[in-house]
Amino acid sequence: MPPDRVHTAPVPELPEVETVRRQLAPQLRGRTVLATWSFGTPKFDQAHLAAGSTFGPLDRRGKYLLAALDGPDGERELVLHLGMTGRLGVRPGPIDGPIDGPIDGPTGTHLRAAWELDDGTTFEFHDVRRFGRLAVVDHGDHDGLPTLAHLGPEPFDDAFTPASLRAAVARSGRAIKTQLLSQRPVAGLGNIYADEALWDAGIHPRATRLGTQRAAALHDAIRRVLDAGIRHGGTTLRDYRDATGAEGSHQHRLRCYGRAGRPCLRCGLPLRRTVVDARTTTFCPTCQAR
DNA sequence: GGCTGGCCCTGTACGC
DNA sequence: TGCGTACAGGGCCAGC
Repeated sequence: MPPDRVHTAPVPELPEVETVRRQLAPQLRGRTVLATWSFGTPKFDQAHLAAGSTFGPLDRRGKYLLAALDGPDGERELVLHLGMTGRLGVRPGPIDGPIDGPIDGPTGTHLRAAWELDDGTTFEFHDVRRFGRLAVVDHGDHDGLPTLAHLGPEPFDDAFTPASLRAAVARSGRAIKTQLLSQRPVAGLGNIYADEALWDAGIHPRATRLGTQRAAALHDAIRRVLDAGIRHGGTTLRDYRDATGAEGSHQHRLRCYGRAGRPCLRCGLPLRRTVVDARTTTFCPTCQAR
Protein backbone atom coordinates (compact mmCIF):
# COMPACT_ATOMS: atom_id res chain seq x y z
CA MET A 1 0.00 0.00 0.00
CA PRO A 2 1.42 3.44 -0.88
CA PRO A 3 1.81 6.02 1.85
CA ASP A 4 -1.36 7.94 2.68
CA ARG A 5 -1.92 10.92 0.45
CA VAL A 6 -2.22 13.93 2.71
CA HIS A 7 -3.85 16.80 0.92
CA THR A 8 -6.68 17.39 3.33
CA ALA A 9 -7.27 20.27 5.67
CA PRO A 10 -7.13 18.96 9.22
CA VAL A 11 -9.36 21.02 11.39
CA PRO A 12 -8.34 23.04 14.37
CA GLU A 13 -8.75 20.72 17.36
CA LEU A 14 -8.26 21.48 21.04
CA PRO A 15 -4.47 22.13 20.90
CA GLU A 16 -4.85 24.48 17.92
CA VAL A 17 -7.78 26.36 19.50
CA GLU A 18 -5.96 26.61 22.83
CA THR A 19 -2.87 28.01 21.07
CA VAL A 20 -5.00 30.67 19.35
CA ARG A 21 -6.80 31.46 22.62
CA ARG A 22 -3.56 32.13 24.49
CA GLN A 23 -2.39 34.50 21.76
CA LEU A 24 -5.66 36.39 21.33
CA ALA A 25 -6.72 36.76 24.96
CA PRO A 26 -4.38 39.66 25.85
CA GLN A 27 -5.07 41.40 22.52
CA LEU A 28 -8.84 41.43 22.99
CA ARG A 29 -9.32 41.94 26.71
CA GLY A 30 -10.56 45.43 27.54
CA ARG A 31 -11.02 46.41 23.90
CA THR A 32 -14.37 47.91 22.84
CA VAL A 33 -15.95 47.08 19.47
CA LEU A 34 -16.45 50.28 17.46
CA ALA A 35 -17.69 48.75 14.19
CA THR A 36 -18.47 45.32 12.76
CA TRP A 37 -18.64 43.59 9.41
CA SER A 38 -19.93 40.13 8.47
CA PHE A 39 -20.14 37.95 5.37
CA GLY A 40 -23.92 38.14 5.57
CA THR A 41 -24.79 34.45 5.89
CA PRO A 42 -26.50 33.05 9.01
CA LYS A 43 -23.31 31.43 10.29
CA PHE A 44 -21.57 34.79 10.60
CA ASP A 45 -24.13 37.60 10.68
CA GLN A 46 -24.41 37.70 14.48
CA ALA A 47 -21.02 39.41 14.48
CA HIS A 48 -22.98 42.68 14.50
CA LEU A 49 -24.47 41.89 17.92
CA ALA A 50 -21.08 42.56 19.50
CA ALA A 51 -21.13 46.24 18.47
CA GLY A 52 -20.55 48.55 21.42
CA SER A 53 -19.44 45.73 23.72
CA THR A 54 -16.14 45.41 25.53
CA PHE A 55 -14.20 42.14 25.46
CA GLY A 56 -13.58 40.37 28.76
CA PRO A 57 -11.70 37.09 29.33
CA LEU A 58 -11.33 34.69 26.40
CA ASP A 59 -12.12 31.12 27.46
CA ARG A 60 -12.28 27.79 25.65
CA ARG A 61 -14.61 24.78 25.88
CA GLY A 62 -13.49 21.92 23.68
CA LYS A 63 -13.00 23.42 20.24
CA TYR A 64 -15.17 26.47 20.99
CA LEU A 65 -13.76 29.88 21.93
CA LEU A 66 -15.94 31.88 24.33
CA ALA A 67 -15.25 35.60 24.52
CA ALA A 68 -17.01 37.45 27.32
CA LEU A 69 -18.73 40.65 26.19
CA ASP A 70 -19.85 43.48 28.46
CA GLY A 71 -22.13 45.74 26.51
CA PRO A 72 -25.40 47.64 26.21
CA ASP A 73 -27.35 44.35 26.34
CA GLY A 74 -25.65 43.16 29.52
CA GLU A 75 -23.22 40.28 29.87
CA ARG A 76 -23.05 38.31 26.66
CA GLU A 77 -20.69 35.89 24.97
CA LEU A 78 -19.17 35.72 21.51
CA VAL A 79 -18.96 32.00 20.65
CA LEU A 80 -16.53 31.07 17.88
CA HIS A 81 -15.96 27.70 16.20
CA LEU A 82 -13.22 27.52 13.58
CA GLY A 83 -14.77 24.64 11.66
CA MET A 84 -12.20 23.16 9.30
CA THR A 85 -10.36 26.16 7.93
CA GLY A 86 -11.16 29.01 10.31
CA ARG A 87 -8.43 31.44 11.34
CA LEU A 88 -8.53 34.30 13.82
CA GLY A 89 -6.20 37.23 14.13
CA VAL A 90 -5.81 40.86 15.09
CA ARG A 91 -4.21 43.23 12.62
CA PRO A 92 -3.56 46.99 12.61
CA GLY A 93 -6.03 49.32 10.91
CA PRO A 94 -9.79 49.58 10.37
CA ILE A 95 -12.16 47.07 8.75
CA ASP A 96 -11.31 46.38 5.10
CA GLY A 97 -14.50 44.46 4.17
CA PRO A 98 -16.53 43.49 2.30
CA ILE A 99 -14.10 40.92 0.97
CA ASP A 100 -14.64 37.38 -0.30
CA GLY A 101 -11.41 36.22 -1.77
CA PRO A 102 -7.69 36.12 -1.12
CA ILE A 103 -6.41 39.19 0.69
CA ASP A 104 -3.04 40.13 2.06
CA GLY A 105 -2.43 39.83 5.75
CA PRO A 106 -1.13 37.59 8.47
CA THR A 107 -4.32 35.78 9.29
CA GLY A 108 -5.27 34.06 6.05
CA THR A 109 -7.89 34.55 3.38
CA HIS A 110 -11.66 34.84 2.90
CA LEU A 111 -12.85 37.25 5.55
CA ARG A 112 -16.13 36.19 7.19
CA ALA A 113 -16.42 38.60 10.12
CA ALA A 114 -14.52 41.56 11.51
CA TRP A 115 -14.67 43.68 14.67
CA GLU A 116 -12.97 47.08 14.65
CA LEU A 117 -11.50 47.79 18.09
CA ASP A 118 -10.88 51.00 20.01
CA ASP A 119 -7.09 50.70 19.86
CA GLY A 120 -7.00 51.05 16.07
CA THR A 121 -6.83 47.32 15.34
CA THR A 122 -9.34 44.89 13.80
CA PHE A 123 -10.16 41.40 15.05
CA GLU A 124 -10.81 39.16 12.02
CA PHE A 125 -12.35 35.74 11.38
CA HIS A 126 -11.25 34.17 8.09
CA ASP A 127 -12.70 30.87 6.88
CA VAL A 128 -12.17 29.52 3.37
CA ARG A 129 -14.72 26.70 3.48
CA ARG A 130 -17.26 28.39 5.72
CA PHE A 131 -17.59 25.40 8.05
CA GLY A 132 -16.87 27.71 10.95
CA ARG A 133 -19.54 29.69 12.73
CA LEU A 134 -20.10 32.30 15.39
CA ALA A 135 -22.90 33.34 17.69
CA VAL A 136 -23.54 36.08 20.22
CA VAL A 137 -25.56 34.70 23.12
CA ASP A 138 -26.49 35.60 26.67
CA HIS A 139 -23.66 34.54 28.97
CA GLY A 140 -23.76 30.74 29.33
CA ASP A 141 -26.85 30.28 27.13
CA HIS A 142 -25.71 27.59 24.70
CA ASP A 143 -29.10 26.10 23.84
CA GLY A 144 -28.72 27.20 20.24
CA LEU A 145 -25.43 25.29 19.94
CA PRO A 146 -26.30 21.64 20.67
CA THR A 147 -22.77 20.25 20.56
CA LEU A 148 -21.50 22.94 22.93
CA ALA A 149 -24.51 22.48 25.22
CA HIS A 150 -23.82 18.73 25.56
CA LEU A 151 -20.03 18.89 25.58
CA GLY A 152 -18.21 16.32 27.70
CA PRO A 153 -15.63 17.23 30.37
CA GLU A 154 -12.46 19.11 29.52
CA PRO A 155 -9.63 16.58 29.12
CA PHE A 156 -7.44 18.22 31.77
CA ASP A 157 -10.23 18.74 34.31
CA ASP A 158 -10.60 16.48 37.33
CA ALA A 159 -14.08 15.56 36.05
CA PHE A 160 -12.47 13.62 33.22
CA THR A 161 -11.45 10.27 34.70
CA PRO A 162 -11.02 6.71 33.39
CA ALA A 163 -14.33 5.89 35.07
CA SER A 164 -16.16 8.81 33.43
CA LEU A 165 -14.72 7.84 30.07
CA ARG A 166 -15.71 4.20 30.48
CA ALA A 167 -19.22 5.12 31.61
CA ALA A 168 -19.73 7.55 28.73
CA VAL A 169 -18.65 4.95 26.19
CA ALA A 170 -20.90 2.32 27.78
CA ARG A 171 -23.97 4.53 27.27
CA SER A 172 -23.79 3.97 23.50
CA GLY A 173 -23.17 1.03 21.24
CA ARG A 174 -21.35 3.11 18.66
CA ALA A 175 -17.71 2.77 17.71
CA ILE A 176 -15.27 4.39 20.15
CA LYS A 177 -13.88 6.65 17.39
CA THR A 178 -17.40 7.88 16.58
CA GLN A 179 -18.03 8.55 20.25
CA LEU A 180 -14.79 10.49 20.69
CA LEU A 181 -15.68 12.68 17.70
CA SER A 182 -19.13 13.33 19.19
CA GLN A 183 -17.43 15.42 21.94
CA ARG A 184 -19.52 13.74 24.65
CA PRO A 185 -17.06 11.42 26.45
CA VAL A 186 -14.48 14.21 26.41
CA ALA A 187 -14.31 17.61 24.73
CA GLY A 188 -11.88 18.72 22.08
CA LEU A 189 -10.85 15.65 20.07
CA GLY A 190 -11.03 15.71 16.27
CA ASN A 191 -9.87 13.25 13.67
CA ILE A 192 -6.13 13.74 14.18
CA TYR A 193 -5.92 13.45 17.96
CA ALA A 194 -8.59 10.72 18.12
CA ASP A 195 -6.46 8.54 15.83
CA GLU A 196 -3.32 9.41 17.80
CA ALA A 197 -4.91 8.63 21.17
CA LEU A 198 -6.42 5.31 20.04
CA TRP A 199 -3.08 4.23 18.56
CA ASP A 200 -1.26 5.29 21.73
CA ALA A 201 -3.69 3.28 23.88
CA GLY A 202 -3.73 0.28 21.52
CA ILE A 203 -7.51 0.39 21.04
CA HIS A 204 -9.26 -0.47 17.77
CA PRO A 205 -11.26 2.51 16.43
CA ARG A 206 -14.36 0.30 16.05
CA ALA A 207 -14.25 -1.04 19.61
CA THR A 208 -17.53 -0.45 21.41
CA ARG A 209 -16.62 -1.20 25.03
CA LEU A 210 -13.76 -0.30 27.34
CA GLY A 211 -12.59 -2.40 30.24
CA THR A 212 -11.07 -0.77 33.29
CA GLN A 213 -7.49 -1.08 32.04
CA ARG A 214 -8.22 0.08 28.51
CA ALA A 215 -10.27 3.03 29.78
CA ALA A 216 -7.30 4.08 31.92
CA ALA A 217 -4.94 3.67 28.96
CA LEU A 218 -7.15 5.75 26.67
CA HIS A 219 -7.71 8.41 29.35
CA ASP A 220 -3.94 8.81 29.75
CA ALA A 221 -3.34 8.70 25.99
CA ILE A 222 -5.89 11.45 25.33
CA ARG A 223 -4.22 13.73 27.85
CA ARG A 224 -0.76 12.85 26.53
CA VAL A 225 -1.48 13.55 22.84
CA LEU A 226 -3.41 16.77 23.55
CA ASP A 227 -0.70 18.04 25.89
CA ALA A 228 1.95 17.32 23.26
CA GLY A 229 -0.13 19.11 20.64
CA ILE A 230 -0.44 22.21 22.81
CA ARG A 231 3.28 22.21 23.65
CA HIS A 232 4.13 22.11 19.94
CA GLY A 233 1.73 24.92 19.01
CA GLY A 234 -0.73 22.65 17.20
CA THR A 235 -0.63 20.59 14.02
CA THR A 236 -0.27 22.22 10.60
CA LEU A 237 -0.69 19.99 7.56
CA ARG A 238 -1.95 22.72 5.29
CA ASP A 239 -4.46 25.26 6.56
CA TYR A 240 -4.05 25.76 10.27
CA ARG A 241 -2.22 28.89 11.41
CA ASP A 242 -2.18 30.38 14.87
CA ALA A 243 -3.29 33.95 15.62
CA THR A 244 0.07 35.31 14.46
CA GLY A 245 -0.08 33.45 11.16
CA ALA A 246 2.58 30.93 12.25
CA GLU A 247 2.38 27.18 11.69
CA GLY A 248 2.36 24.63 14.50
CA SER A 249 5.01 21.92 14.64
CA HIS A 250 3.15 18.87 15.96
CA GLN A 251 2.70 17.49 12.42
CA HIS A 252 6.33 16.33 12.62
CA ARG A 253 5.50 14.24 15.68
CA LEU A 254 2.32 12.44 14.54
CA ARG A 255 2.70 8.70 15.03
CA CYS A 256 -0.50 7.42 13.40
CA TYR A 257 -2.71 9.99 11.66
CA GLY A 258 -1.98 10.24 7.94
CA ARG A 259 0.63 7.44 8.03
CA ALA A 260 -1.42 4.63 6.43
CA GLY A 261 0.86 2.26 4.52
CA ARG A 262 3.89 3.27 6.55
CA PRO A 263 5.37 1.09 9.30
CA CYS A 264 3.79 1.22 12.74
CA LEU A 265 6.31 2.82 15.08
CA ARG A 266 5.61 0.06 17.64
CA CYS A 267 5.47 -3.21 15.67
CA GLY A 268 6.86 -2.22 12.27
CA LEU A 269 3.91 -3.61 10.28
CA PRO A 270 2.02 -1.29 7.90
CA LEU A 271 -0.64 0.99 9.34
CA ARG A 272 -4.04 0.62 7.68
CA ARG A 273 -6.56 3.17 6.43
CA THR A 274 -10.27 2.68 6.94
CA VAL A 275 -13.38 4.83 7.24
CA VAL A 276 -15.26 5.20 10.51
CA ASP A 277 -18.25 7.52 10.71
CA ALA A 278 -17.35 8.93 7.29
CA ARG A 279 -13.95 10.00 8.64
CA THR A 280 -10.63 8.71 7.35
CA THR A 281 -9.14 6.61 10.11
CA THR A 282 -5.62 5.26 10.43
CA PHE A 283 -4.81 2.41 12.82
CA CYS A 284 -2.45 -0.51 13.37
CA PRO A 285 -4.29 -3.81 12.83
CA THR A 286 -1.74 -5.57 15.04
CA CYS A 287 -1.28 -3.17 17.97
CA GLN A 288 -4.95 -2.13 17.88
CA ALA A 289 -6.53 -5.55 17.35
CA ARG A 290 -10.19 -5.85 18.31
C1' DG B 1 -33.44 9.80 23.31
C1' DG B 2 -30.28 7.59 20.17
C1' DC B 3 -28.71 6.62 15.64
C1' DT B 4 -28.06 7.29 10.54
C1' DG B 5 -27.42 9.73 6.51
C1' DG B 6 -27.30 13.94 4.00
C1' DC B 7 -25.87 18.48 3.66
C1' DC B 8 -22.91 22.53 3.86
C1' DC B 9 -18.39 24.34 1.20
C1' DT B 10 -14.09 24.92 -1.47
C1' DG B 11 -9.20 23.83 -2.52
C1' DT B 12 -6.41 20.18 -4.09
C1' DA B 13 -5.10 16.01 -6.51
C1' DC B 14 -5.77 13.17 -10.14
C1' DG B 15 -7.40 11.12 -14.52
C1' DC B 16 -8.44 11.89 -19.14
C1' DT C 1 -2.95 22.66 -20.67
C1' DG C 2 -7.53 22.46 -19.28
C1' DC C 3 -11.55 20.37 -17.72
C1' DG C 4 -14.37 17.33 -14.78
C1' DT C 5 -14.63 14.58 -10.76
C1' DA C 6 -13.58 12.72 -6.21
C1' DC C 7 -12.27 13.66 -1.77
C1' DA C 8 -11.45 15.71 2.78
C1' DG C 9 -14.39 16.64 7.28
C1' DG C 10 -17.22 19.10 12.20
C1' DG C 11 -21.50 20.14 13.24
C1' DC C 12 -26.37 20.47 12.38
C1' DC C 13 -30.74 18.62 11.21
C1' DA C 14 -34.45 15.68 9.45
C1' DG C 15 -36.18 11.25 9.56
C1' DC C 16 -36.52 6.83 11.56
